Amino acid sequence: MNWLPAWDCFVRVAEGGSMAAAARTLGCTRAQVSKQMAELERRLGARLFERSSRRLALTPAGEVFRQHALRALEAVDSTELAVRNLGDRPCGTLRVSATVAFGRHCVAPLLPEVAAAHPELEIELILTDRVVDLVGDNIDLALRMTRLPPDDAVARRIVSLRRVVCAAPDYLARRGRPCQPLDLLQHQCLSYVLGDNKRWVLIDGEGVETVVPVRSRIHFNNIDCIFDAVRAGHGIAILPTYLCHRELAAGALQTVLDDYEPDIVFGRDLYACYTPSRVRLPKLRVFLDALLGHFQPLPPWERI
Amino acid sequence: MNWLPAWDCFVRVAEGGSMAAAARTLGCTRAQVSKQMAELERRLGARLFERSSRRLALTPAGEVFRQHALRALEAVDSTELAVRNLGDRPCGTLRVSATVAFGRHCVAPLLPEVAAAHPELEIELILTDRVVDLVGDNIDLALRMTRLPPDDAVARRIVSLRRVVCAAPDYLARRGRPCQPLDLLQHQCLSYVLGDNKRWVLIDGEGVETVVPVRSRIHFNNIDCIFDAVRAGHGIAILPTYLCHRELAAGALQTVLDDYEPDIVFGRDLYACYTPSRVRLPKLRVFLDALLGHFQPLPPWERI
DNA sequence: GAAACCGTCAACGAATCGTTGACATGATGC
DNA sequence: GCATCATGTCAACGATTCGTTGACGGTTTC
Repeated sequence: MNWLPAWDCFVRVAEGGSMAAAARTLGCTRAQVSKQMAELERRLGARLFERSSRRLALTPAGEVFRQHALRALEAVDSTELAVRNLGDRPCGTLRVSATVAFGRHCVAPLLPEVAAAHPELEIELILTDRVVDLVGDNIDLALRMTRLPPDDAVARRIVSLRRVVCAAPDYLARRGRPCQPLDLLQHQCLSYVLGDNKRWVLIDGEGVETVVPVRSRIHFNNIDCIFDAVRAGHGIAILPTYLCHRELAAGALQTVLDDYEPDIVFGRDLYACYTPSRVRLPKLRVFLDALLGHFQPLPPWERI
Repeated sequence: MNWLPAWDCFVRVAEGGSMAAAARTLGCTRAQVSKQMAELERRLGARLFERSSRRLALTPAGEVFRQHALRALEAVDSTELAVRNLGDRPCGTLRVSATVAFGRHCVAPLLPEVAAAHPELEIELILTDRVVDLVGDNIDLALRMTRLPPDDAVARRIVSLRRVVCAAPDYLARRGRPCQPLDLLQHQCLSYVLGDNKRWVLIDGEGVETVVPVRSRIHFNNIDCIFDAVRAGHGIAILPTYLCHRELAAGALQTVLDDYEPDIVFGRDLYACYTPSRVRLPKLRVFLDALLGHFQPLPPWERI
């Protein structure tokens, strides 16, 4: 049997308290998890789980195994990492996380060329708007918007994202064009449901903040949906330019309140974050190079 | 690919400085070792060996990997051991070492019944007259003759082996029967080639030692060969009773110098030695029980 | 110079692995 | 209270992998 996957699987079963949950996170079937655990118990000669009703509990032997297995798996990981750092060819699996919208529109298109340039490299792109845990989620590189870079990770600024307040011409013709922040009170202001975004913060050219408690009758937790709704003329939204630059150029969307800059709680700088242990990983280096080459000095959509 | 075997294989390759040597100790083909190492290098993205002329050398990355891998493998081993200690069923592989003659005649016959009693147990019997290294050779239980038990291992006395000076009646009729130690100088004294055994030490009933510088024109490093030679009437030898008790009872061999007891450099007590970490291993317990049940209070060949 | 040994590669047969589908059981929800 | 869902386990089938075999080029040794 395969030791490492089985041990890793056991750790996940122990954490989740369920074989089915472990199977889901591992992306395999329950049958496989069950068989691996049975095989593990057979080879160790000890019951690892107390199969009571619906919920598995670790036996004392199972708990001992879990602690030892964690140490062993950590040793294996550190070995891989150390040697991969010394290698010169990017290989293995690179796990990148990014926010849903930015990842889909700006990161995903980069993957094919990076993968094509390095035949032994596999890339996983994890899209989520949660703040991922680099070690817990086993992320090699997290693309994250934040005001202050985390202190337990290396953070390198990749790009500044500009945001604009915009709407469809059709909408503006029907509802009027807001000329100052407080005019937004009369509009459908489509906003993201997560975070503190029932208030829009607009900053004028002299740095004066205006906080507008905007309202809307529809909400999304997905910027693409907001984008679609804005294009369809259902309201005004704050959109990043990477998303709407084509529509702005083509006139399908128009910016409003151009003298103001929207201020987002997590800032406008996007950072690449990774643990210090991975600084020299070739696979990380090549991906970082691809990112920097693509977004610096200016991202494609900001170039004239 | 299978991590643990590949890593273990790599460590052996690094130790032996040769893939073929590792293949021999692992009992597999060179092709397999070669493929595993190639796969390892591919997955780690680093060259591990410097393929120069005939002899492999570790690259810096290979050396780093070796050290980390050793730690990881040790963690894996300790995990297995800890959990197996907590289990209740004897399972896995039990590696027993013994001296060639005693192992063949007294230990090997016990294996079938122990294996039959515990279906999930596999037993390996390593016969060698070298003093094995419990951890280096990965021996669970070593049956070893020694005067002073090792201090880094648990040693349990299994049996005392009696030895006798004996020869074939035919030989004694031709060459005469020695009546005192110094008579041995006129005889062919077949002795083991290893160790300090060109001198026989005989102790009389009052504890007085007589050292006899014996001679022989043929030598063996295998007691069975000595035994055969003695039976064929080629000389006198010191033989353990477990080997010759049938012939003594049947008259095919006769003891001489019955008033003296041969003194062997490594003593007459046979110990079962194992590392303290394995004290509670079920598979070790059942084997130890089988040994004790078979050899105590008296071994079969000493019972009337 | 020949023989032996080494690491590597390609091809074939076999054993293992993973998926699928089904079942019994025990929670969960209306 | 009953239907539904989820969980752990098992058997069977298909695919992928694994290990062996045999051969080759290169290097060391006798």
